[in-house]
Amino acid sequence: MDVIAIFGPTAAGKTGVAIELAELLRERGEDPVAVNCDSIQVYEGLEILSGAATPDERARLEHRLLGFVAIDGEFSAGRYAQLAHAEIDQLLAEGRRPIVVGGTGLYLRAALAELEMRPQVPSEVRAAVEADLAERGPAALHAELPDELRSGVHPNDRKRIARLTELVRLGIAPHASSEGLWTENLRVPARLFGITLERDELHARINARVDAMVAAGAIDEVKRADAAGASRTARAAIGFEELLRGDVEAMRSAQRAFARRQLTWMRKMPHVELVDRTGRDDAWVAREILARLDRGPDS
RNA sequence: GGGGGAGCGCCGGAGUUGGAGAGCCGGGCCGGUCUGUAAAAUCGGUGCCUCGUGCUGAGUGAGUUCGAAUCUCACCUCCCCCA
Repeated sequence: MDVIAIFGPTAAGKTGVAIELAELLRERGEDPVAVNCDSIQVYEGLEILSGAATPDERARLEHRLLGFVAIDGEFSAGRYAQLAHAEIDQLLAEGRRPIVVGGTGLYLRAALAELEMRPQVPSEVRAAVEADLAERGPAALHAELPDELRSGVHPNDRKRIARLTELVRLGIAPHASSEGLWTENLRVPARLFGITLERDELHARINARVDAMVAAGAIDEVKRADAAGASRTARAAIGFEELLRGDVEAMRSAQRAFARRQLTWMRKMPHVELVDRTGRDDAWVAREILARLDRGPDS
């Protein structure tokens, strides 16, 4: 049984489509389960802001890896990969079809492929590198990286320079090549569907979604998360800082920029099967995905 | 009706007061990178074309000048003040 993966820009309706698809699959006697691949929906206490499936929606389709990280906890792609692999393998062993759904490109690749991620580094090392970075600037650390690592990283790219510096100081060999990220060799057979739609409609959906989040209490949610000591990785959620200062328009704008980055991922993913949902509802998209499943890959 | 100020590329801002710019800053928009922080971080593009470093361009029209975004005149639009 193939894993089904559903990707697409924020506000494209991934969750709704997954639920509709699950209902169609159940009519065929399957017992599907959604596996979240969204880096923010993993947190407990950011459900509104991250657009996580609501209790009603979860009653219609069981979701895994949703809202299980404490708001003050840090999370990572590597940790996600371990958990996602375990969930997918277990579901397949039980004969239940996993529907991997979410908008984080790296997490999706990590769920479907074996990325061989480098280990996590001790927090002391991370802190030391960050102090160095703050004091000497990214270009200085960039210049100290081995040639083969430096070539692919821009001198301004603080995050990657920091990460690579950490690994080098610990004597861990980072990946020289990044081919693996786009590998066509998946851990388990999967069909990947990418939801697209015309840009105007996407923007309208994003605006409506942000408004709905605010109406549903996203600002209070963010204040609560802030008061509860939200971790750095949780605070990275789009809208977190924006809503803390009451700037809803900035959140809309950031969501649009995020959607663009997600589309960049989607265009590059091997064997992605695009479904244009412009003017269509979730149920239509679900039927289209099911029809393509029946027709076979790349049809 | 009178006085003052301002008009350029998707938007806002600054600046240039005769040797010029398809230029600066910010935003928006569009594209790219991505291996344990990824909703992060980061790079680039954004007048037109036949892509040469080519063409057009500083509200509109005329004028002065070797040369005008800059000076002059008229007109248009917007803003402020006074009636």
